[in-house]
Amino acid sequence: MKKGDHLFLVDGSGFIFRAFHALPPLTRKSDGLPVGAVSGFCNMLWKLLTEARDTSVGVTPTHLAVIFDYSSKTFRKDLYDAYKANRSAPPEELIPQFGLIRQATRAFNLPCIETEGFEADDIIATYARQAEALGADVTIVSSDKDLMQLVTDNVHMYDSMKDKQIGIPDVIEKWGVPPEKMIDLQAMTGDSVDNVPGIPGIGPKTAATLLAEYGDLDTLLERATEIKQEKRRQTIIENADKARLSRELVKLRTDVPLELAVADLILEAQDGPKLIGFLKAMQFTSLTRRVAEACECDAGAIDAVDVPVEWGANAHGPDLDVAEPAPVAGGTPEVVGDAVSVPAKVNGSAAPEGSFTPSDFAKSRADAFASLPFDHSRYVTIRDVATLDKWIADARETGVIGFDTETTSLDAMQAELVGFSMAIADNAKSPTGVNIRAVYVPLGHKTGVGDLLGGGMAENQIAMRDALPRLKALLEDQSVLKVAQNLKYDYLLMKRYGVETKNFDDTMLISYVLDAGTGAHGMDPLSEKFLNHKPIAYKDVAGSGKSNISFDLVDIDRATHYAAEDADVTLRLWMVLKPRLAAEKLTTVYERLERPLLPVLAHMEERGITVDRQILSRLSGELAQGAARLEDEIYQLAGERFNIGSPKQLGDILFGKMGLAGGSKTKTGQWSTSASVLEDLAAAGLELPRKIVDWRQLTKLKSTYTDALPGYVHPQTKRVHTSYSLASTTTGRLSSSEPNLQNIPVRTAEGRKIRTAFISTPGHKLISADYSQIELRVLAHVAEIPQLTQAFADGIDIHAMTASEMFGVPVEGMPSEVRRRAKAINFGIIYGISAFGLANQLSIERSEAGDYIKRYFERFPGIRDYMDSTKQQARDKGYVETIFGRRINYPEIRSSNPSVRAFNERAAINAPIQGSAADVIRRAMIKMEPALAEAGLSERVRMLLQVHDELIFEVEDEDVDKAMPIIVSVMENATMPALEMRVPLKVDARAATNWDEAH
DNA sequence: GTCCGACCGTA
DNA sequence: TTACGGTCGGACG
Repeated sequence: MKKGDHLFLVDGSGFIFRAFHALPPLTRKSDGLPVGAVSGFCNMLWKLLTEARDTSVGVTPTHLAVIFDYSSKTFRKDLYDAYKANRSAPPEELIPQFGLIRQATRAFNLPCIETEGFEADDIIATYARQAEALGADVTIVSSDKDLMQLVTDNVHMYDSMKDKQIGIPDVIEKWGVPPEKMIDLQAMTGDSVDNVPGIPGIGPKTAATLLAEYGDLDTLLERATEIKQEKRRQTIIENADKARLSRELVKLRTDVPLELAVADLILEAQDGPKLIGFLKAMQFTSLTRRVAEACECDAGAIDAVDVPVEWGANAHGPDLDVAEPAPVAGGTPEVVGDAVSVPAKVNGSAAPEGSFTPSDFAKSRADAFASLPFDHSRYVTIRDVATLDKWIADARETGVIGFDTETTSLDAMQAELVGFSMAIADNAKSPTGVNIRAVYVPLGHKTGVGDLLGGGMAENQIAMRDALPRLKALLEDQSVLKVAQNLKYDYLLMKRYGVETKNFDDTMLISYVLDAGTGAHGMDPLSEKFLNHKPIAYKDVAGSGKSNISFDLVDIDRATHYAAEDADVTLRLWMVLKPRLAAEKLTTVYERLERPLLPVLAHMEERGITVDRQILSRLSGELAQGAARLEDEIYQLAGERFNIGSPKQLGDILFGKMGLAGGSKTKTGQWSTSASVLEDLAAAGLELPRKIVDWRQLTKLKSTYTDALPGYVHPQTKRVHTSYSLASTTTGRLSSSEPNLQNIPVRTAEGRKIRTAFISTPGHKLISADYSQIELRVLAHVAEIPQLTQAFADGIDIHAMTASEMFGVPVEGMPSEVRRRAKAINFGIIYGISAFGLANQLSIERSEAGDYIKRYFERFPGIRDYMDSTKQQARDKGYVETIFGRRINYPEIRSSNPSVRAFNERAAINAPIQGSAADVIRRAMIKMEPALAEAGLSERVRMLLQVHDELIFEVEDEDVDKAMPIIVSVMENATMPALEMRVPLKVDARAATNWDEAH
């Protein structure tokens, strides 16, 4: 090494943390391995190596080394036991990345330096002084103030994030003292992050003033008695020893024994294939491309190398010795092929000052975005391909976009694409660390006025045939994370355009995982809640009601404001919400139960199911006839014509005009005419109430099912495509709408006829597979009830067993009424039983119902324990959990209103049971398509519907025998390997040409 | 046109 | 006694 050489010393540990903070949190490889910091590190390093000449450094290095901390056990710990004592463990997802980053450094063909017992800063100091002595120039790539003491005329620092060189004047400007006095300054001010004590009450300003006056720390301490301010004089005298200790702690050593001599840190040429092999293994597609271009390699010809990953305590990064393993909540750790993660409790303890925890990060994000204004004037409309390409390139560069589509319909199966918007977050120098910009790309807007053909295309739009391939490439690019709100809609829409979106997040689903039970998860409420911003309402753009226009007729400028804002809001919500998943230990729920279900449901919706319109039409006629006959008879009995469908009019007839007794009132004071009231009257021998009940049944079936379903048959596919909502129940169940296929009648013979209209296509069968008693099995599992567990293990009738336990009646020859009561009690337990509710259900006295409950708890004390502890948890923490760690919040559980409180308690008891069952079938659904594919049955066995504990498939005739055992096995083993239940799950499956016979 | 309550279909 | 969505009537504007 000689004069004219230039040594770059990269502060690797500092780089890691900067990369981690600067990038979107939780960037992961497709197998779940977090690689965000690795990605940031590689990008920064590549930039440094290729662009050093163009940056403010202005030179190209001849020598370069990347320096890391070895561990936190250094000589400083011997000097001062509390050194860095209040630093917390690094974020969980950073742990496996420490090792990867060292491997990355070697892949870049760079020396990777660390020495036991010393910090990176000491190694840097030693090399810097050695190089300086040999006449070389030094650039320390870091912005850490601890390194500023090293700055001289020949040694500079370089802040790569801000592209700013730091020399002697910069240190003076920032700290008020020249670099050589930085040690004394830091000794006085201390450092809360590293737990360097310093002198209490002395900050950088005071320290600089004192140093200017007294020259250095020793002189100051000698002449401390001269200080005029009494308080300051006293603390300095009292803390003189602390200051001297602190000086030893902050002073960097320049005598670290080094394996590699400074002259050997020669910057070698890049080994292109070696680097590309590593980058490919990390799935950094855009950097791979840039590196391949730069070294003229064919990236396609190079295989990804095997990269060993150290996941847990074996990975050594700074301060791992203080890392505690995360506590396990319930169940065993989730292990599905790759990563190990653990559903765990929130770490409620306050983070020490200056440390960086996932919670701190989430909180800082929340604070930053709560008041970041929206500037609509910055939204841009893209009207040419070149600009679109530029934005897509930027998206690849930043790796994450907010995304939204604009269409002609709320129904994703019918909607046509009108345009799309995207938002990009640049890591700009804004207070939030990000700068978000957004665009709208109109594709199918029409002119409102219209020519003879009824409205032509608006001008200056990119042609669909040009835009679609680009959009497809972007949405299918694994290296770009697409963030959307309610992505299932956009996913399904785009799938119909031949695009299968990959690598995505859904802010609605993240909110649902984090805050189920605390409100809606739509974009507008989330925006108001987290961004303090009310987005432009759809109806303000497209109108509402009769004056509503289709989005393709909306003026493009107005559309840009609306659409770009949606992408902007979505990306901001992601910035706020995504870090909370890690902070609140809900990443596993989101990644295993929520996000992967989205494409599964989209595929089910896209497939739809055939309904036979002729059957429905025939049924409709029969129902109309039956209802008409009953109407005549009802008018006869009532002595007048009235609207039977009006509970108000009916109540007046029954309890007013006819003066019947036994009526009850609804909460609004109206006479109740519910089925149970009418049944009671019918049981007393009255004809009219019976006929009304029958009439209601027929008209219900007709209006809700036989008349409504044909309207949902898709004009092209000729099938019915329901829409599943992933985020509208509190417990984790799905809901189905337009049409709701989760409430197709089954209990009565009349109702079941509707199921015969749900048919398989010719050459196929429908298979219905349903869990037997899944909620009671979950209850037996969570409450650990020996009798229930045994009964399920033995496969005996659970309600009969309950009755036998409670009433001492043998199962053999048990009267059906006894079993019926036990069954009602079992359901009552699941629903968070009350004597009032059970009495209502069984039409018995409340005291008798109370006796039943008492007896039940005597026979099954574990159930009462479970119910009590669940209520207690809900009260203490405000939420309860399912067996897979899904959290359901009950913010009103401590209401002062007793009926509100009681309601919340019952719901809190029910939620873990209903929600765990929902988690189980979700897992089955997620595993189903891969399991069928493995058996060679892809698209030959197609999952169509889910009805809470039942899955319906459409299967080619010859595959039925092969498919059935696979379906049953996936469902029965759905909890494995994450969790083995104490009771077996049982699934019944049947095949037939219609849903009624298959069920 | 829009909202809400009553009612009833499912698990 | 839990969790949903759809239809209707009726009141509001």
